[in-house]
Amino acid sequence: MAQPSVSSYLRMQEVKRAMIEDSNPTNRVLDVLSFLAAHPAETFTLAEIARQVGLSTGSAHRVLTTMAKAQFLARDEKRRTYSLGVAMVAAGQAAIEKYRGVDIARREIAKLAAELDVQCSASTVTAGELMVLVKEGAPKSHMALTRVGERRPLIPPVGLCHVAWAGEAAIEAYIGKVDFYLSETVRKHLHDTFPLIRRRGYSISVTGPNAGHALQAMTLPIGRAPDAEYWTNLYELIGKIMPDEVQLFDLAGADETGIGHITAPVFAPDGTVAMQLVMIGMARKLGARDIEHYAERLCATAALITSEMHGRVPKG
Amino acid sequence: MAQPSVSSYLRMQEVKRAMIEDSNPTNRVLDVLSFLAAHPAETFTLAEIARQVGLSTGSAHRVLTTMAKAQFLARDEKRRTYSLGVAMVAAGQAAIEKYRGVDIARREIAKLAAELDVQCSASTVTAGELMVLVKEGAPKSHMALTRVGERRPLIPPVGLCHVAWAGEAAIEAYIGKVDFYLSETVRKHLHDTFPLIRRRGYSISVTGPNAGHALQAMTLPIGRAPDAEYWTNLYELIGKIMPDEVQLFDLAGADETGIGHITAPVFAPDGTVAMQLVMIGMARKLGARDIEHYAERLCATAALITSEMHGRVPKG
DNA sequence: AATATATTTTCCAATATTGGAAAAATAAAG
DNA sequence: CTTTATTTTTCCAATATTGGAAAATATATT
Repeated sequence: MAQPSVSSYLRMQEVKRAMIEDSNPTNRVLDVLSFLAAHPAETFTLAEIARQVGLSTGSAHRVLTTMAKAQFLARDEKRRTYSLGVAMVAAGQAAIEKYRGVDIARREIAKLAAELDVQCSASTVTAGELMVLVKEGAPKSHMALTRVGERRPLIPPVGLCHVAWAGEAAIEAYIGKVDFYLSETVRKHLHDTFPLIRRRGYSISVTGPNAGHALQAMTLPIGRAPDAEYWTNLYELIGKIMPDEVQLFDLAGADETGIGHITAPVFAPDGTVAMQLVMIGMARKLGARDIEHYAERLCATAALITSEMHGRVPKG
Repeated sequence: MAQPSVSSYLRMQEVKRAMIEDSNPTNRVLDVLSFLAAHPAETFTLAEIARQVGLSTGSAHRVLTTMAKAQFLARDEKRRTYSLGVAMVAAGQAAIEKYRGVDIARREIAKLAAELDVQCSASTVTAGELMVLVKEGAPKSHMALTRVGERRPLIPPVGLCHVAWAGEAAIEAYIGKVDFYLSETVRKHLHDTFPLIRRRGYSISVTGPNAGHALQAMTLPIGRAPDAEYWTNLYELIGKIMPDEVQLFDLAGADETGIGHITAPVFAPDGTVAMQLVMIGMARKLGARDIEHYAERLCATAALITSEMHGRVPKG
């Protein structure tokens, strides 16, 4: 401690070491793309994007003009607003070549959403994270909890269908992430959830403020890893979730609360869950028969996509 | 010249002014995305991408790991390669919401490409540039001149269908860009081309080395504006193009050379050309009837897409 | 029309990023 | 198993980028 210069040198090294794996300018670009992808219907001014993404107006100016010049963003000269550009369409189309199932899913859930007047989305799991790939259907009220491109950690109560067919070890690991924060009742409920999902072929939950809050707190930031506060806050909210918000066992018991979402699995050729279809925005006050009807339609769509992807439902 | 410090200051200012509108770190990210989008079927190592995009390995390392961490790139840990990731799929799907015609076009040209065993692509014009949005169909031989996401300036002989219905002023401006470099014969041929395209409803050309070379020299770089050499070289190559490489007037005269491409317009609701469909890779040694058959099929697909987009063919 | 409000663009010192080289880690060949 | 050839990762001085404030421009309001 007698040599401040050495101390400060070490501190700098430490800081550098912490950032060495991340390129901030790169994350800025990805942040902008992610933000605009999450709000595809809207257009934004430079100042709005700068605020939302956490850039200074100066930096945002250069980043956005550069992206617009390359056609990755479209600029409306009259309104001075930005939105996703044609180069993103091109790059996205190219990416789809690698993820063939996605456009099949998009086509089918668009049909379903239009037909039943609900909102449908599809998500996948990569690197232990759940990402929303597609969303179709007019948004009702304030149910826009999921945005395209958003990522969430794969922990209860999200991604149940991704886990349900992944084997006992994966299920235990999944529960284990929040085990400590759950009441005995919910823990038991969660354990019983997976056999039920496999038997039914879909997952279902009721609406509730607790699950809603947890979902909102779950969105992962692009560049930086979530900090300790993120996890503390999240675990606390997850601890408050009610059993029915995780999984609705008795379909007749939803009269009052209303259905939060129904999700169904799309299987890949290797029998793993490739995508999870999510349906939200159903009418309230549904009877058990009505609910089953929605679920059956979602499962039928999931089965169709599975089939078109040459997917295979695992035995068991 | 007596004050070097002032001189160097001014020079710096000048340099800064020239770059003030462009963010290099941003362009790096877009370059990587564009490169990978242009080769959607392949995967690349860090070193390969660094070479192709012109980055130092050090920078490439940070950029690529950052992009991979955000799921914009997918990393194959075993082979240590990168390709487009799921976040790009998500962002692309979001972008499509703004450009509804594109996925309709994709679906239809995929059908057409499979059915006729040819390669089809769709391009659009933004900010005076032509961009390839979609490409479908197995590549034959070395006809992979167009890559998804690639941009070309809208000058003869590319984008004829985009211009043919844009009015006399646009046509004159279009021809004017290369007017000086054309022989009298080709200039006349080019002027006669547009009424013919409108009458036929499509554009058609024969294969030829001159047009091929010009096309290859045309690809625009992402970040930097093309330099003087780019234009000099390009104009020289365009000057060498033969009339039939621009437009084939007599369909019976293609026996020997073979058809280069056929293109047809997709119209937007406002009657402008929204996209240009391009068909390449047809069998060689075709008679006039065979050629017409291909053209009719392409035009039928273009008409279908126009219809699904609620587009309208302009009167005239 | 004039004022107020908001947004875009420019500028420069402070600072984070880059390129290049060298080290570590792999993969391939002997 | 050892050596050779690549590729990936780390490091630091050189340098290009950033944030913040202020100027210019546009939009809304009185």
